[in-house]
Amino acid sequence: MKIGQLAARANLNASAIRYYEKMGLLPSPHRSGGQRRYPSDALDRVLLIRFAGEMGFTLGEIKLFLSGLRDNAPVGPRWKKLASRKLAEVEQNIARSLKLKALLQGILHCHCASLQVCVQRLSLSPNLRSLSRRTK
Amino acid sequence: MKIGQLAARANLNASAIRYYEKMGLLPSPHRSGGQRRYPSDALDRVLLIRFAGEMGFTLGEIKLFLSGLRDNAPVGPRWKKLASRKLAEVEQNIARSLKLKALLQGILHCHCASLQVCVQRLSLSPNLRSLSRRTK
DNA sequence: CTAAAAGTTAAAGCCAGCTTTAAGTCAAGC
DNA sequence: GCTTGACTTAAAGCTGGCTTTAACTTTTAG
Repeated sequence: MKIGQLAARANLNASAIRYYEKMGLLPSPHRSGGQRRYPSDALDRVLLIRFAGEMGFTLGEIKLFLSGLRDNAPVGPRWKKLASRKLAEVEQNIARSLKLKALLQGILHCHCASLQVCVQRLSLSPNLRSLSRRTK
Repeated sequence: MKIGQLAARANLNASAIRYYEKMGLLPSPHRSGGQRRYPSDALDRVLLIRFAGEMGFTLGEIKLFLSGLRDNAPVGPRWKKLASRKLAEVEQNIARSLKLKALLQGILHCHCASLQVCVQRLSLSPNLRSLSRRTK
C-alpha cells in the first residue's frame, strides 16, 4: 500500500503519516524506488494512534506505550499506568468544565448591573487572585 | 500604579499586561517618563480578562465584549450571546470528556488479549474512520 | 512517450498566549 | 552620584501536531 492509500483509509493526510514516522510512532516501511510501501496492518497501527490521540494522549505518550506493543501483546502495566494517569486528567477536566458551566449559567441568568458586580456577587474575585502564572 | 505592581496584584507577568494592551484588551494608560502608570481600576479590568480567559474565552472574544463594557454597563446582549455560545462549547467538551472517561475505564478494566482487540471489542474502529481531518 | 498525479526531502509556517532576549532608559535608595 | 532594580521596545522563541512550501523524482494513465 502506498502512503496516499494508507492516508485515505485512515482519513488523514500523507504528511501526518510521515510525521508519525519521523516521531517514531510508526516503523519506517520498506521502499520501492524510494517510495514507502506499507503492509496492510499498518492501517491498524495508524488507527490506534489516532484513537489514542483522540483520547487525549500526546504523541510522546502514544510512542511510549506503542514501543512495548507487539502484535498481540497483552494490555501491559505500562499502558495501564498511562491510562489511569490520563483518566485522572480527564476527570479533572470534567470537574473544571462543570464549574465553568455553572459559572456561565450563573452569569447568564443574573440580573446584575454589570459584569464586574456579577463576578463579585458570584464570589469569584478571590479565585481570580489564584489564577494564572501556571506556566512558571 | 506601575506595571510591576499591577502585575503582582493580578498575579501575572508584566509582559502579559503589555501583551493585553498590544492586543487591544487594555487601553494604553498615560505615562510618566515613558513608563506606564495605571489607575487603580485597571486591576479589575485585568482580573476580568483573566477570569474570562479561565472560562475558556479567547482573547479575541474577550476583546469583543470588553469593547462594549463601560464602567457600570449592564450585562449586554452581546456578552450574553457570546456566553451562551461558550456555554454550548463547554457542554460539548463535557460530553466528549465523559465519553473519553468511559472509554478509558472500559479499556482499563478489560481483559482483552491486546489493545487492538480491546479497541475492536469496544466498537471503536468505526469511530476511528470518522476522526481527524478536522483541520480541513 | 508524455503529462499529470503522487511520491520524496528538509525546513519553514501556523495557532494562542504569552515569555524571553537584547539593548537600552528610568527611578529609587544609599 | 552611583548602583541596582524596574521599566521600555521590537522581535524571536516556545508548545504540539501537524501543514505547507519548494524543488525534485517516481509512477501511472492515455
